[in-house]
Amino acid sequence: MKVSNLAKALNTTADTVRYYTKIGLLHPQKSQLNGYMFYNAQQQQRLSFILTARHLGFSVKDITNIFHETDNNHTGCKLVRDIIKQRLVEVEQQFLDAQALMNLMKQAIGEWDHLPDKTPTSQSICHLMDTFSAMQSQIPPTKSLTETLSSTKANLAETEHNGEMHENK
Amino acid sequence: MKVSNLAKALNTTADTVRYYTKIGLLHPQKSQLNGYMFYNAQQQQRLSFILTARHLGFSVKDITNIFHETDNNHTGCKLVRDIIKQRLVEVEQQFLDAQALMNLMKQAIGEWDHLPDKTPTSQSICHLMDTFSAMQSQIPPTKSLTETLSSTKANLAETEHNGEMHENK
DNA sequence: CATAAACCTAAGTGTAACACCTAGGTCAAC
DNA sequence: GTTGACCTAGGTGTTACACTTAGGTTTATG
Ligand SMILES: [Zn+2]
Ligand SMILES: [Zn+2]
Ligand SMILES: [Zn+2]
Ligand SMILES: [Zn+2]
Repeated sequence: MKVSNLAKALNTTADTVRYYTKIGLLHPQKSQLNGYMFYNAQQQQRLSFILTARHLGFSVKDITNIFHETDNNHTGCKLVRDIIKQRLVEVEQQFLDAQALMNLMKQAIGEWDHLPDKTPTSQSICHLMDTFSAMQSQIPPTKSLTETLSSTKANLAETEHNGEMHENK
Repeated sequence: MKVSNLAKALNTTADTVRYYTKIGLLHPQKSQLNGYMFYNAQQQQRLSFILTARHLGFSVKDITNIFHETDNNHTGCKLVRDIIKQRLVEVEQQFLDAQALMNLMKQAIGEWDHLPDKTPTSQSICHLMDTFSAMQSQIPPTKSLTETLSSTKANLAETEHNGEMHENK
């Protein structure tokens, strides 16, 4: 199977397949004649795993770590269980952050609704914003939504598991 | 005021102040002697606006567009109202995405709880993942959470408002 | 006054996970 | 043989900063 075939088969894009290949998650066979990449059933299985894991909120790095186990014929279950629990904590936080921001925005829209437009003065850039300028540092900007995930990500499993070793050193 | 002073005064970081300065949102005075940047009350007011807007879910680009108005002594209210409504739609989607993902993850954890660990075989990398491999393409991976915002962002106000012009051409 | 701690600058790098674009080679069909 | 569909590697863009580097400055202290 060539990239586009595989991509269509698993409902993703050729670029995504190439990306996973580039970062070493997929290992296609490379034709010596034309350089084309070919993916067999095993690689399709890997891609399927990746997509399912991403779908469940795993990061690409998580998946790399899991493959590091399974490629050495170790069970990946332990990691899978640990990771999803950690990611759940993060998604719950995103959920709460989104909810809080949502409510704040609705409140703003409501309060602004009965206020007129105004031209900026030396005292105020926009009196609408001014309405909310006092309540700072309650919720860290919007970043919590996009960054909460990436922050604590690396730590889960980058610590080599209890003394056991893998073939590839 | 020097960077760190301003940053502390408004409960942010010096790096953040430098960032906003670099991209042209803040216009400090630069000392000819030592190159130090100095921020007066007006600039502090600008920073305050920025932080409040970010806090309410506005993007930096949104803020740039708003300043493009207010710096020309036009009202920013219109844009402010339009933008927050659009951002609210996006945050609501993030909220729903997070909720859906949250439930899916909880479901996974629940189902996996009474399943044993297994070593990978040629048929399956991880039978836990297999449990969820069928239900694809219901929710686009995790990306919706991080990318939903950035996707439709640029369009609001990059279209020059009905024929009116600003001084700086 | 010498020197160290604290502060400043610009410029570069890293972050997550791809999407998109470029330039150029390949393959199938008509 | 030529067009259109497909492939490659490599580079860029996305968001909003945090962090690091290398080096100059200011302030406090002995
Ligand atoms: Zn192991
Ligand atoms: Zn497993
Ligand atoms: Zn205008
Ligand atoms: Zn206004």
